[in-house]
Amino acid sequence: MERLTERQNRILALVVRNYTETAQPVGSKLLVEHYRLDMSSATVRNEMLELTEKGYLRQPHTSAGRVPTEKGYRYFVRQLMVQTDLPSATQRMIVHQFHQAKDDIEEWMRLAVSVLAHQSQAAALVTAPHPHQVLFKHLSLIGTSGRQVLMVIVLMGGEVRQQLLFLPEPVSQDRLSVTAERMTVQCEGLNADAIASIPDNFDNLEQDILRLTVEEMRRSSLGGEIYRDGLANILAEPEFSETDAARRALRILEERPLLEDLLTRAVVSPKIGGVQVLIGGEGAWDELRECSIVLTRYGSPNILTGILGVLGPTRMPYGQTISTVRFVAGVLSDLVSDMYGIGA
Amino acid sequence: MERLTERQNRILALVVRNYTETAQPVGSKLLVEHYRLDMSSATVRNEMLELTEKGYLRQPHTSAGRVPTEKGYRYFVRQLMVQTDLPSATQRMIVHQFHQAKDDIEEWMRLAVSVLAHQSQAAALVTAPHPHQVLFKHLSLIGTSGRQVLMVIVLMGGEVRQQLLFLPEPVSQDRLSVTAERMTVQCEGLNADAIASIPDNFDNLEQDILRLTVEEMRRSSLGGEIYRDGLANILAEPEFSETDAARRALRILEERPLLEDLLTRAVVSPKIGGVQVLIGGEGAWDELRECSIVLTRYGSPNILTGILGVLGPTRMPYGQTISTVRFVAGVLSDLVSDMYGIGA
DNA sequence: CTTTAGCACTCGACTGGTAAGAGTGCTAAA
DNA sequence: TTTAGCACTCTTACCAGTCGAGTGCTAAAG
Repeated sequence: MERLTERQNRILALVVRNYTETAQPVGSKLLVEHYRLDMSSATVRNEMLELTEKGYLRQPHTSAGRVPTEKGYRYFVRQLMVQTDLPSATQRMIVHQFHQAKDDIEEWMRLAVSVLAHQSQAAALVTAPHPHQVLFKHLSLIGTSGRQVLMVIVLMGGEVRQQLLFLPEPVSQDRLSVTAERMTVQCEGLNADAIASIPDNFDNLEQDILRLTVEEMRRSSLGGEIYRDGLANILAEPEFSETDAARRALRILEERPLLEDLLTRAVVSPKIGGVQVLIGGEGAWDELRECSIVLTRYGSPNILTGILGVLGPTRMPYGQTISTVRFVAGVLSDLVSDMYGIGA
Repeated sequence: MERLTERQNRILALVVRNYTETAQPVGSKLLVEHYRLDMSSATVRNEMLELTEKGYLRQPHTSAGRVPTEKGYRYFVRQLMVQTDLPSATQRMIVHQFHQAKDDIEEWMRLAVSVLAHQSQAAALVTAPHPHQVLFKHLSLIGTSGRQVLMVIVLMGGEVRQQLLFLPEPVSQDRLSVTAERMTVQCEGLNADAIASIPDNFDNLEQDILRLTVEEMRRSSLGGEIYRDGLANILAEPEFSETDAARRALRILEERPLLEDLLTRAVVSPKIGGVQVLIGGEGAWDELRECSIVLTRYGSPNILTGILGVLGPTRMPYGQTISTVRFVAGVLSDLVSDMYGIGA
């Protein structure tokens, strides 16, 4: 990526800033007057022309002002953006809210996604923290009066999964408890593959349980719940007044496979302090035209992590959004690490 | 509600039908030609005039055709609508899908909400089945290497809740298991109040556990997860091309308290074969202007029930939607009853 | 008394033409 | 290299005029 002159940087930054605020194409005269630039509008025009030729700006039509292109936004985020911390009052407010909801992961998730959505005025998403390796921790078998048994599988990291099992014949709760205990001892700390390859010196009941356990563990590794909020926010943005742009954005957030694909592909190589910024789908994601995503991981690296992020229009206050995402990720990381501190 | 002549009924029904199909105001001439009515457009006009005066129809403006009012829709749903069953091919397809996802409640919910959304081309919601009374069934205590303990509480009906507990000092897994066993025996089949009033001849650990258990049971009675799907569908409807109408609708579906309030207040007195139809918020719900909701309960009455429904524009094919809602509710009821059949 | 044909009227949707205004690119002078 | 000036382009708003769909009313026909 070629270098721009200092003045071009300045002008590009101002165009981005003004456009994110007003959603209107910004012209040379307005720029000079509004920001009291020490040059004339003609000079700005010349620079804008070059920025346009180089692909950082574009004109919606011949006699309109300039609007940043995706390339322009990317350059802005990488080179020009000033990173600001969240106001400390806001920080305290957020931290306070999290401490209200003590030790309840679900509540944290809901809170995180709500805070993100509210602070960024965009759509937010958070995935539940997921262990790097899915390891077995504990099994309970709870019988009902019929021949059905509820299996409750606890994984390392605290995730709880359940599955129903139908027995060919009634079995007493005592025997169920003993079986569960034996399985727990036998499998503790193992991953799905290890459990699957346990030699089968077990009876039918135990075989079934093993099989279902492995199944559930495999299912767990596909990922847990995805929390969303602020979907209504993005409808407020003028770029989504055309409904099909809005529908495309909503579909991404709604359709799980799409979203999972996005998350796994996006969060591979952290760039800016661990925060990924995906602008306009980077060519590859047609669904994300006119959208940007700001994503990051949170949790304890290689142990228990989740993803959290914000989806909004390409015209987005990247500085603020990135700060918010980073801050919330920090808070969540602390909570998660504290909770599953040394053990789990 | 006054009675209408047979001919007025016929005309009203045709107006509703045509309007739900085209989303355009329907005029007298079009009606006569399109449906080969055995009367002239003037006659239709006279009838329409009366229907307008009585409040069943209205004109967007002086020289436009007629559009049903909310009153018109209500009358239509109550008196004129022909109830059709879902095509049997569709029925089989749906049932088949459900049988693919054997014994996994979460999967059922996801499937139900997806089928509803897809069939009705509107937004769908389903709440997880919830027991009429929240009764304790089983407790597991799973210690980690630290001083923290994961409580896994199983309720009658199979709902599983978890909560973290921090101990003042380490406790062996053996002692935890014994405690859990004692608690289980002690509390099985009791509700939150009964457990809260158990005389406290317990040690500190046990006291804490009891307290948290009661807390979780109370929290559970507030209701579980709400599954949503098809939010993007409603953006496709022309009445939601104005974004703030769409935003209002989205907010209802997004904001949990709003939605819960709606569900609890709406599903009180089943009318049409158990299916409730809320048209345009019935005056009381401003957020639902231009929206209608079709709701019903599913499950085993007084034992384990949930709510499922569809939210779409007031201009909605009520017949089809109601059939779909009813059918999916039936399928879910069967599954839930089967699963928790006699026992649980 | 009911139905229908005829008609004047209303109002939104579309069309074309004009004027205003914003913003540009270019040129020539500072 | 910067800037003032200017012609040019294109959007937006506004207005008038036309068209057509649909109405309500009236008077005649059944």
